[in-house]
Amino acid sequence: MASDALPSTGRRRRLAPEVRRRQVLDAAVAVFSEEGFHGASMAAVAARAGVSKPSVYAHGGSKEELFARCLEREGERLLRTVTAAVTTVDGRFPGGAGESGAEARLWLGLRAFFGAVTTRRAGWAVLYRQASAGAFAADIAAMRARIVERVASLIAEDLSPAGAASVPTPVVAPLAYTLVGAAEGLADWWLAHDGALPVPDDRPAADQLASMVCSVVWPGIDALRAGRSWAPPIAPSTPVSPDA
Amino acid sequence: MASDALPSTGRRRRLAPEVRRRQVLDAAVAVFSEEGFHGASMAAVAARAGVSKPSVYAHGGSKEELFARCLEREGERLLRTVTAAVTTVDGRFPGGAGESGAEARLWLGLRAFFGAVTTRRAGWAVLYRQASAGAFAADIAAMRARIVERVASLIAEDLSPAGAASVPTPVVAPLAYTLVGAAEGLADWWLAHDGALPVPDDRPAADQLASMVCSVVWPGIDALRAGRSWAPPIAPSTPVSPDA
Amino acid sequence: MASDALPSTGRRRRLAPEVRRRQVLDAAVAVFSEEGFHGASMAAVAARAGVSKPSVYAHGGSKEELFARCLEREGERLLRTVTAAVTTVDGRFPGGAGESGAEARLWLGLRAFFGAVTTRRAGWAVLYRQASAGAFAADIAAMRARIVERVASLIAEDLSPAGAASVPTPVVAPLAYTLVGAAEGLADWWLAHDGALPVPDDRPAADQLASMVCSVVWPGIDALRAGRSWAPPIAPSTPVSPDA
Amino acid sequence: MASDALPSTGRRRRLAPEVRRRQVLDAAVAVFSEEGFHGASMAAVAARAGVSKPSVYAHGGSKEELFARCLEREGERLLRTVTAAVTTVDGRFPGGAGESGAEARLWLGLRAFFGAVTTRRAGWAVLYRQASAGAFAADIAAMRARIVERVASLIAEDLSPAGAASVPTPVVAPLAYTLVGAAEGLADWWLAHDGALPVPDDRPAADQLASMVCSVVWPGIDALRAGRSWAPPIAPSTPVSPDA
DNA sequence: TATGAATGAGGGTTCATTCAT
DNA sequence: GATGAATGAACCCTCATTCAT
Repeated sequence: MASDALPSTGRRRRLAPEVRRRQVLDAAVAVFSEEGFHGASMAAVAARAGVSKPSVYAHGGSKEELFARCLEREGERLLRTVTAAVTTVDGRFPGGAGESGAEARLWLGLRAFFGAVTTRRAGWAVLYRQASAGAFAADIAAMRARIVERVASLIAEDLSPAGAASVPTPVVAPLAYTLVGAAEGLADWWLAHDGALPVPDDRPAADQLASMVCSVVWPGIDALRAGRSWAPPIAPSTPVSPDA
Repeated sequence: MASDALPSTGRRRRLAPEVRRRQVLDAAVAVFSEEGFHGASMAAVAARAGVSKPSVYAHGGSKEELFARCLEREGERLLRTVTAAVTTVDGRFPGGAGESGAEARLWLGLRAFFGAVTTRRAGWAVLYRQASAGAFAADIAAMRARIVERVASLIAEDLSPAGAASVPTPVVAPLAYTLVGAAEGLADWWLAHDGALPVPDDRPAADQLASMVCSVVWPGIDALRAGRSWAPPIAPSTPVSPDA
Repeated sequence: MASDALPSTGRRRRLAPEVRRRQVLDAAVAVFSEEGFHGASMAAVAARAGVSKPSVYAHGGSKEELFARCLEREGERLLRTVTAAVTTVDGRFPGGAGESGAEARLWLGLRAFFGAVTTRRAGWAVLYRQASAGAFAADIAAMRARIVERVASLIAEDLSPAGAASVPTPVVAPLAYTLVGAAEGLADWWLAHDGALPVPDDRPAADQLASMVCSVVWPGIDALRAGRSWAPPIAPSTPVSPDA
Repeated sequence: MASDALPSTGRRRRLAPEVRRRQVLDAAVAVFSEEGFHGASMAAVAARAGVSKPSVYAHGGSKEELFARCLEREGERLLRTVTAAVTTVDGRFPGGAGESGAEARLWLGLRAFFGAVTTRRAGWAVLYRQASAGAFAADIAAMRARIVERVASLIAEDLSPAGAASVPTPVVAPLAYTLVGAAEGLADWWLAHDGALPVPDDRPAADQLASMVCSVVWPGIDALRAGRSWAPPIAPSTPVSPDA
């Protein structure tokens, strides 16, 4: 038919499959992040991508596959971003052995995290602000685990020579979760306030947010690394009661 | 198989309205927390409550009303719990004027928070692990804001006599979000690991988790109160880049 | 228990069964006439009657039975009204044999019909403005048939001595339908215009409406009785075509 | 039973949108006319149209929209039919100035009305035999008003030169309702009797029915046009009483 | 007896998914 | 390959009806 020669067809231009695939995935990330998995409709994804519904299926698979691909891509992207930030050009972490390497890595990692969140809000939301929707609880947990694991390596110093001060091993994992939660909480605040900053200055938002988290958590982490423990200032007179 | 003969399993048992209402609400919290607002079906709520679908409507109203009631009840419950824990019998915060009151309140509040979360996981999830489902974004944000506000008052020391050290006002809100996020992150870890503790000891789980968060955040908060600021250990050589 | 002696119960007063039954039936007529059979709900009937739903069932039977009773009662009432109006006290129609009896009967009957419609709007609506709802088509048709039959006897003069002028027998039935339709059409207009009258005068509305129908139809009926036929003034050049 | 093998019964046959739309609308008119708005179910419409429920929504919109479309289409169709019948090829009403134009128009219009009703029973029923279902009372009234208005122009002679005899203006509207009601009543009778005619002859049914209505109403209308009024033959001895 | 409470059945509507063009 | 059209399955919600008090 040599349809390429027909200028009057007016149909949608044939695009390379990868381009279409990326269009669909981008639209899916946007829609899923706004409406949630159950709240999003394939029709909305198609409309956002500017293609027909069958095209969404052709390029993205079923709704569940599509969501899984969104998780995968955005998670990998975030992971790559943070990893790259804390890795110097020679493939090693910054901060020589034993010295303030953990602090530098924390700072660089948080900076990258907030950089990603502030510029790719949807990608972050699709990962973390979903109801741990039934079938995806495992996928989401796995992706979170990978990120947390990376964070753990930022603070555990287990890549440095033995003898350096370090957080006790069994505490690393919960500490990493705490840390990631703190960063998420601040990101939530930032997004909910549409990008206002507490103390306006001329640094990028990501820098200021990262500084804030470091302010809160670094002294504590440093103390833990030094073996200094924290004890309750007062003894509770009553046991914990769940309800009031 | 003889259970059919039990008189207590008879259908159409007539219960006091408050009892049924609580059954329905409990079931709704459970289902919403597991599936999210859009993912949950009224049929699932009915099945979980052991009643028919029309009963769910009779006692819980429409799906949106039911969800709003869940938010309301669980939010108020959590708030009451934390507030009660932080308030002494004479109605005042612990820790005399200007002294380590903030530390004590932080400790007591976190203890109560973890106590509530560890015993009422669903209630917490329904509040925080929802896709901010369209029309409920405002409700959820409002409830979160109330909780954060309460947390802010734990650290802001604005109830103590003038002259006491205090966190700068504009930082209080984002700091509270960071703090709540940290606690949520650790709760996530704890729930995901089915209640294992990093360093088993004989204290209740809530005590140990609260201690851990305090270890991480109290030194930083204390430094902020004292006006000591944190500065990046290294200057970033490259601007923040969103993608890798 | 001698509950009659308890003044504090505050329950609804026990009423005689017939009174309750009439309450329910009145409410049902009102609701059915406003909403139609399918549109009406038993709850609405109960609320209108000021009783509980089970009471409606106790006194009115199922929804279909209740509707049938409404049809029955209102139809009989309308029939009695019209019949009584055209029957003199000695049980005979007015107007001596052969003379203008038909005209008088028509006038009196229409007067009574409009009297009923204008004072008992609901009762008329429940009979005539229902979708001939599936199962009730037969019932409604039967009641209409009874009324039309009565109207037919008003004009057919078949109660008068032989020899009197009369409408040809096979035409009586369709003529009666035409007549009833005309009266219904005018009643519709009157109800839709909330009781406005074309030419306000001091007669009751029913009198004026009845006069109007008589103006339109009596000359024609009288001509039919006299054997004068009507012929089309022009021959149609084209056969009847259903659609344009 | 061999019909399963017919290729034309294949499911999912794809049809032109207009064809499907007409199928759905035809089915809707049929079902609505039989069951009324509230009594009809979208499933019944779908089954009648031989399509699935979603197809009904795709081509007919919501139930209310679908009903409104039925009203619109059938009303317009009836209106066009009657209008076309009464309008000569040169765009003017038949019957020269001042002469018996009204009579001719009445005859032609009624002929067309009965032609339409006798060939499209459902279309007529959906317009007139509905409980004025809540939200549609206005739509139905509007459509009826348009038809009545057209009928009024048939008799009001207001298109003829001044000086011609004419019915007094305020009486035109109620007179038109009366007339439409009379025609409806006769159509009801004809439909209820499955097309039997009172005096079988070789004219089409529509002609005979129209003749009958003209026989009944034309003399009266003509008298009204001539200013001759009708007076009750007897004075009522008792006021109108609503109930017997 | 009269009623609040409970439910089976069904209706309107939308959605993920798939043919047929 | 891309799409309009079609549908089975489900979901939210209401209603007629009936127990149990």
